[in-house]
Amino acid sequence: MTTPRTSTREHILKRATMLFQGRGYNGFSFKDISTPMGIRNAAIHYHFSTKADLCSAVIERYRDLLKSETGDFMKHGGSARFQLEAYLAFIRHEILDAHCMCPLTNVAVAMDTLPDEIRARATTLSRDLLAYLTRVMELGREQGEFEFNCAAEQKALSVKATLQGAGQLARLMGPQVVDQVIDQIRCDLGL
Amino acid sequence: MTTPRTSTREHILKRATMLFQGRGYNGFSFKDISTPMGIRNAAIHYHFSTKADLCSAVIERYRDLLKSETGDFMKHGGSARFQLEAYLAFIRHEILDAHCMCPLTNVAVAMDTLPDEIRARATTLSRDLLAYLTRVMELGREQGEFEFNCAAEQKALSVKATLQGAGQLARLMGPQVVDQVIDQIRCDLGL
DNA sequence: CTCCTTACTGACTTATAAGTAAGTCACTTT
DNA sequence: AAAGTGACTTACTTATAAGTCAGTAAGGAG
Repeated sequence: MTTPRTSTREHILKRATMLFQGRGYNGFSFKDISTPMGIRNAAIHYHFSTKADLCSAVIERYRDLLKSETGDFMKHGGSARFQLEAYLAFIRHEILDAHCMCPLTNVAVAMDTLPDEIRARATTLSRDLLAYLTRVMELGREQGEFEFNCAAEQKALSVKATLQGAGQLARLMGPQVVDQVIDQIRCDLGL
Repeated sequence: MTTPRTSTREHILKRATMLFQGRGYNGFSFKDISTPMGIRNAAIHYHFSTKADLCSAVIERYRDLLKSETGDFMKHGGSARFQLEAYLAFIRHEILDAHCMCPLTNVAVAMDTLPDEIRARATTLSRDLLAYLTRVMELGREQGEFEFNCAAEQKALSVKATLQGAGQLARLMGPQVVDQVIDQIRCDLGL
């Protein structure tokens, strides 16, 4: 059975991403990946030595995805508004189409039960994400697009927190809350 | 061993609350409750027939706590600002002192893996909570205390989402983010 | 004094978890 | 042709999960 080299690995990673972001680290098992794929648990261990390893890869993947998403807009020289909208669209897609939470949410919730490696990766990701959003906020204010009278970092923090919360409320109260919350973020930025 | 009638039950509930809100439904087991209490797992089953039952009681308890907290302020005829501050203080305490997330967060994250009963209770709680916050927002605007130009329900949703997110970010980035985010909520209400 | 209820314990079952060790087999590489 | 190598499978181990059930000690009610 020689399917194109990395396809099984990628497939595992894809399913793990859905499960980790959809149910949390403690909410899925190897069986949830292997059975629907028609492979054995041991095949997963061949590609990823431990569950921590697998989930680390998931977080790293999310990071890459996000980087390519936001980095592209930076390169195009888009305005802060444009960059914000790219991020909002990304989050919106994750919640509404992929029915996924940001991996940071899942890590935060189960923090105490997780291997160090995962905690570390999530912490780094959160810092990077916040730094990125802070730059967007600063830029937006300088460009006269956004309006707010506090530190850019604080605004970024608040925007991020709100989006994290939107993912939760969407699950509990229905998908329509996402656009309401996103709209309010724009509104609170004077848009 | 006849300790005052309900003390064991209450003790179990207290520990279950810490664990459920601290680690999520799939992040703790009966052993985490029984061992530190010096009792057996079966003793928990005596008081709560299933884990779903136990966690339902936890959510119900949170609801009561919140009701007494917010209801009291209503009775005292406090201003909307006063009521908002009571809620903010409650959330702040949960995050910083109890190191707990709102149970809604934990339910939302593991939604697909949870028994129906728990999902139902969480959904109800989220609707009630939002209805309460919406009233506070309406009242605040009428009283001229709060400033925002969208539907009160949308503003309430956004505030709730932001607070849910604050709990997560506090775990990842440290406790200082909580006050920053709360401050931003006030700021966005024109306070 | 006996019976009933409360509040458990001890011993168990069944299911599932992550992880491992050894073997298999198609496909290079030499 | 022989010796790897990559990508698995089969069969297993060890740990832990929730939940069950029969038994029991202690206290009140009649």
